[in-house]
Amino acid sequence: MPADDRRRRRATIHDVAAEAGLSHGTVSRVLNSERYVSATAQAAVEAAIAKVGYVRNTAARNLKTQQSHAIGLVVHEPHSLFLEDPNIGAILLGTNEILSNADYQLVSLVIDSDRDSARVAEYLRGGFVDGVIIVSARSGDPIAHAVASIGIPAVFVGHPPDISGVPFVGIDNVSAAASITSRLIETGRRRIGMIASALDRDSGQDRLSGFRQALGARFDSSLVVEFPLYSYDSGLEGMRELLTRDPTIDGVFAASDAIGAGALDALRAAGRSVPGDVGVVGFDDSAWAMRCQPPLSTVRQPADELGRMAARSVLAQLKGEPDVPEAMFLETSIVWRDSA
Amino acid sequence: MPADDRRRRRATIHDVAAEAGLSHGTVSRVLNSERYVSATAQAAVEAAIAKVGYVRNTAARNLKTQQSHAIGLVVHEPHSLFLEDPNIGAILLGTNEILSNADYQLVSLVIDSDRDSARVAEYLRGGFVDGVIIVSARSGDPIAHAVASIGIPAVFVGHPPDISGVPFVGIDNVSAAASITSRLIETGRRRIGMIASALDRDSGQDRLSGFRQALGARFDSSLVVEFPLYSYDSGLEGMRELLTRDPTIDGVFAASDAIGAGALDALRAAGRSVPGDVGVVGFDDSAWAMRCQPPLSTVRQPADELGRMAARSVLAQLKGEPDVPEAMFLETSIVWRDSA
DNA sequence: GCACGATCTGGGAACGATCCCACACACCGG
DNA sequence: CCGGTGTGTGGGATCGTTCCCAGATCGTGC
Repeated sequence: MPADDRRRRRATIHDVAAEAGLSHGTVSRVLNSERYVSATAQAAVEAAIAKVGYVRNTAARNLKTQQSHAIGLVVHEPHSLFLEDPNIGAILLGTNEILSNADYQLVSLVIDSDRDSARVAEYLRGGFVDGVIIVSARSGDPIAHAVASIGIPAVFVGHPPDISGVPFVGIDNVSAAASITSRLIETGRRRIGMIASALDRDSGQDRLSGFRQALGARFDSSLVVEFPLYSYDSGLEGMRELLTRDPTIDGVFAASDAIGAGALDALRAAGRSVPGDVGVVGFDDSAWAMRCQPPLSTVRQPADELGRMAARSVLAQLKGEPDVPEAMFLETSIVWRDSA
Repeated sequence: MPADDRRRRRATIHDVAAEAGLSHGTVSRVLNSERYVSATAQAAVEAAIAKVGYVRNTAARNLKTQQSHAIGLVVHEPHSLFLEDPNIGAILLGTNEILSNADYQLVSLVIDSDRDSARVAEYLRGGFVDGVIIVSARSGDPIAHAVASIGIPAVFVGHPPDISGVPFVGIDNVSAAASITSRLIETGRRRIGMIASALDRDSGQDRLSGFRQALGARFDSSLVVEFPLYSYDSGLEGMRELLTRDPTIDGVFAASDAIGAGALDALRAAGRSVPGDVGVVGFDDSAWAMRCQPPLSTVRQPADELGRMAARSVLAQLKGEPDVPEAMFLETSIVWRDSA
């Protein structure tokens, strides 16, 4: 397997110019579709490009223009959740769609440890990317602070509680949580608990707030358990805990579908029927929700559209558009299935 | 949100040289840890770098060295499966781990349509990446052929049936499939069917071959149904079809866990018990397998290690190492749960 | 004391684009 | 016929590195 001279010298703008019988300046003008190019020159250059098989050298372009034409997507999530969280994939695809249409390359950066965190901060500072989109930052997140201090165009997907001045896109977690909790109330549940999670992020905090708000005076803090991760295991353990705290519990709001799935399995193991004995609702409308037994009622959030919005916002900042909104909220809806 | 002069001029190698009282040539030598640099010069340069906050300009470096220091990861998969396939995420993380240690940037490219396919081929040809890793290519895949013809260092994860001369990493799907099928035979199943899928890839073909091989003379082609996608829906529909073809069916090999999950739900809907009436086995050991009712017995494949191996192979090719093996197989194991 | 190699350093020439200035020409109105 | 404006084109300077060549210095062996 020789890695030697397989790739021969690539054609440059000068080769194109020579082929077309024009100067490299004119070729550059055609490439960047600037004004003041005659139709004949345009045609000649295009023919020459096709003939010599020219493709633009990005490194040279980037060097001269002092841009990278790349946007970073920073995902701060343990590996295990990165693999399972369906929202992240959808955000990634949505972002990629917008950016590639705008001729920007998406570069994904996964942070799984503090070491990664420092390396990524360095990377962002190094001019490798023209802008950055940050997914699932927590409060006190070093990356979030680094970004805010570098002054690079940035957007958060979800809003870290302790940063301001950086635009973000998100959903209204408070009202979404309140509205799905109401469902439990309306269907006659009396003892309603919550398995909360990720309280170091806005999503976690806000879902708890919404839950509390919907219950009003009936809110009972002893029926709330908290876990760091939006995971199946949190749901399993959380539900067990809630059952011991109050065996008469008849409604549960799980802060994510994964948690909901865990709760469902814990309830089954404890011999409770759903929705007969206990009503359960989740959050995300991920693949989990549909596959549970019984299928989970949940909040659907438009993750792909969040990704698109974030991408559009960075591009707008890059173009220097004057009024890039700092807060952008997208609508959620509720999907009713069988679990409540 | 002004995008104006927030990022002031970055320090260059010349600024460092001036600060250290040395020439830019010497600074470059330190940066690339070449020979013939005195200890004092080394120290002076390092101090100067820290003082002026220098970070290397990659565009300039890439321009001069004619490299991009980036590796492409091409995933050829419909969006829906990209989100759900746990192997892809694990491959991505494994790859990223090795590459970032070697100071290479991973660039993910998702192909969801023929249009994408052409654009990505163009991208690879454009010198944006020094090498490429291709996941889940099918036979007749234009990207696979493009890569083979460009002559760029490349590795396949899984082997497209109609390409040769390009290294690949993979698992032995034939023997893994044979061995899990044997389990069904050993536990006394008599009428064993398969829901096959993705026959345009080596994984799909080989799992079918392994199944056939394990059954030997008892193989009955009427008990094999085929679907293009490794999806839950394929499992649902496939199981229904198998039940109509032969209601006495008592064993099923699903070509993936997602298919297995679908099959399980179809069996439940048809009133069959698992593993009582029918034994079911899957492939992948994904999150699906654990969450099914009952949990699925399945083949575990080391997806993260596949990603690492692929990355190592591209790096080896890049370094011009002489004997990069063309075929690399990793061991699989079988996880016994309750479904068979 | 001198030739010679090894070590270290300085500085110029690329790499391949973009950007800008200078110039050529056409057209128009007064 | 002349100045001015709008088009179109050529070619030089430049971005920040790496690479290479030339030269300086220092030992070391004869």
